[in-house]
Amino acid sequence: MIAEVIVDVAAHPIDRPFDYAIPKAVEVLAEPGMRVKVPFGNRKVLGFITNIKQSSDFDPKRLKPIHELMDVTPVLNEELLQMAQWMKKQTVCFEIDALQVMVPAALRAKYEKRFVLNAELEEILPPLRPYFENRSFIRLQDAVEVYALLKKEMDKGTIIADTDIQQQTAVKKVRMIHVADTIEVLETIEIRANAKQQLKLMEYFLKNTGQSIESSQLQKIAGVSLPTIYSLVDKGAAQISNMESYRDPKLLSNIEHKASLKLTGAQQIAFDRIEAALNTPKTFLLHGITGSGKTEIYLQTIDQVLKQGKEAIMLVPEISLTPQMTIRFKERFGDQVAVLHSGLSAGEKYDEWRKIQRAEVKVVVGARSAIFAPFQNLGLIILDEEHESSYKQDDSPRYHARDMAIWRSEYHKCPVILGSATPSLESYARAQKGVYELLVLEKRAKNQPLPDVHIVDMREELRNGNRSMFSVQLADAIRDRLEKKQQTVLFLNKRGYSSFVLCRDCGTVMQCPNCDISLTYHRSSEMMKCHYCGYDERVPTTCPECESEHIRFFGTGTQKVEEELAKVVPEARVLRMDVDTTRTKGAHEKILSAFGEGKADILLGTQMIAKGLDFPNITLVGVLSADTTLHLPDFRAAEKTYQLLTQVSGRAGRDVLPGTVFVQSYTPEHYAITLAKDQLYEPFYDREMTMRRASGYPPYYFVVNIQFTHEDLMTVAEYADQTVRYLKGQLSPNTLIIGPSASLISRVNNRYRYQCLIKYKKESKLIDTMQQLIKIHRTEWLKKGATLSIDMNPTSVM
DNA sequence: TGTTGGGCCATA
DNA sequence: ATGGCCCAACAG
Repeated sequence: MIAEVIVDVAAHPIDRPFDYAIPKAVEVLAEPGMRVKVPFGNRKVLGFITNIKQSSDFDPKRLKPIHELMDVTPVLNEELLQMAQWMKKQTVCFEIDALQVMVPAALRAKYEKRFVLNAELEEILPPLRPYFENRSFIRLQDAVEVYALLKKEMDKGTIIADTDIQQQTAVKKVRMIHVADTIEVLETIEIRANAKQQLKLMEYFLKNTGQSIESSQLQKIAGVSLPTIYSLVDKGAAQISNMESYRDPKLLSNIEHKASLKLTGAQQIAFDRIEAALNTPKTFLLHGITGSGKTEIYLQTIDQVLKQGKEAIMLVPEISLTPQMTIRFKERFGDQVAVLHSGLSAGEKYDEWRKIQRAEVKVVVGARSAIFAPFQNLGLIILDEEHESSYKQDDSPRYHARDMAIWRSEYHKCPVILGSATPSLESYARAQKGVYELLVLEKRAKNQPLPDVHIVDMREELRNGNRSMFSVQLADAIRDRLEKKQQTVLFLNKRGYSSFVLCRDCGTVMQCPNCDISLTYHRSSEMMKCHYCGYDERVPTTCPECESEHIRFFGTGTQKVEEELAKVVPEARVLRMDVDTTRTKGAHEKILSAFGEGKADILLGTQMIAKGLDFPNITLVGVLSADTTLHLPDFRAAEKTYQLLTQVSGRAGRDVLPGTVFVQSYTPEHYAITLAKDQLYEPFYDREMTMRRASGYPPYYFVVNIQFTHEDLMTVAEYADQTVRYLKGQLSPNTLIIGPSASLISRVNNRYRYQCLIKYKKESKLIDTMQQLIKIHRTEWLKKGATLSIDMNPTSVM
């Protein structure tokens, strides 16, 4: 028997199945979807069996056998294997990348170079001997200091280099103690009178014959130590066994079940439409303003799916996967829910994944990659906040969870719900065309009014001599809420620029030596950092160019705002949430819960606070500068701004108390800002569609972004140029090719970057042409040191 | 003449 | 990707 294996080597010439002989001994076990260790060249690598067949076209004498099966049950089923092939084609990625992204990180291989002793200890050089005492190999990282000596031995053949493939995380095991079944057995056991601990434990055993208990529990309950347990086990009073167990990431066990809420009229209509379509591969776009109760519809449709004995996937943007959200699902579905998010360790994620694979859970709530949950009988897929760009992975494989969801829905004949208050233009356009069915929720579920949004013209403020970052109106409102003991959220729209260092004498801005971008000032570490290559250096006291001492920090970071805020309201208790304060695990939740408990008056943060915040006492939201996303050189700039403003405004007045929002802007007349004020999505959509049509961007055109990099500027420019000429020859005349041009950040890590953009409406040869492009890259440019990356349907083209 | 290093090639 | 192989350059 022959196995087709996709090996774990991400390179163009390797991106195809390799045939391996299946050893007789494992023939009955081997199945597609299993991981294997195989010899590849002169090393061993991990691979996935994608197919099993009777014979191979490859010379049978040169066929190598599979070295080892890594699984007893396949980690990928037939559906996911098929989907990987489709993903490979659609996103132009390596098949191995597509396969790897579908399994939890814990199952991906970790390679470790090591040196194996191939002779008697006495035969090798004396200084090396201590390293090999009591073991047959040492790891490369432990042997750096004797590397030269090792090399000598390797030439003699007494030591050989080897790569070891390890699984990153193992199944967690717990020690179970099984007490003897009858009292009679226990009574025959003799314990010395002074062995107090053993007697104590025996007392417990006598009361719990035939019971099984986890040893750590037993230690606590009986008040004895592990050796005591072992001595009684030795005497035959109990048995020890290892049992597989799951890591418990959070103690969410005593959550009370909550019943469904009564649906409003609009919710009921939407629910009925979806319910009628269960068991059909249909996509719904659920457009509901913030607070209109989309989640309740999700919960109740999932409930219907469970009643049919099927499973459901609920995707949410990583950032909104807050405990609040998790709890809501646990309340409704109890331990039928698995939760997958980035806060979990690799082991914890693996455990959640195993629960899905073993069909121990019926619902998974998770971020992007949860779309690959290995359910066999999927009944529903939901993407909440469907417009979020985090649903698109921004490195290979550059897949969009929405596309994967629709593919799976066709495979399983089940519906997809895309939910959003501000749908992506692509999805809304499809709904308009009838490709998706549009469901609308126009009112808030608890009938609260929308927050009262005021747009503040910051140019006016400047003219009136207010040079601070808080307008008079916003500052007054903050003070007012402070008096009323209500809470404020301040949102700093920071994307696009950050704090940099500028010399006031010569105008020098500190740049990264490897990249074409300015360094960012980090106050917490007093360092200048490059966000692209990780370069850092100490903050200078004088200008590196002209030695002037007049250097200062520019830009608005959250820390800067915090300082300014202290001047406006010195008595306020402020919580800051940004990359600096949320670096540690669980910090995000800690800050949010502290704010929820009223331990602060003001929450100040960046993008990350735009979602998931749902506290009744927030009555004021301030957007410090609405413009920063607006003027980015990206076709989605207006869409992103509209979405962000709507999102942020929705944080205010979610309960009984009405909310007020102040949006500060230097371009307050822009339609993305004025239309977000009253959540006028339709007018915004019409307006923005006109712009997209005029400039030839999605949804009118599909876009492909191709990026080239090389150490040498001339080479990369030439490569880009040749490619564009090639594309023009291949693609249809209606297709537009923009560029080539230098990327916005034209150098990263000492490599120059060029890009070009393909815009097309209909291009049947597109995938073929892209594959052709890769072939050319492989034969002509790869060895020159150039890289090529293709991004189909990019979320941004910067 | 032995040693180091870059281009090239195959990987089943 | 990555190790092996071959040839050429280079110091001894």
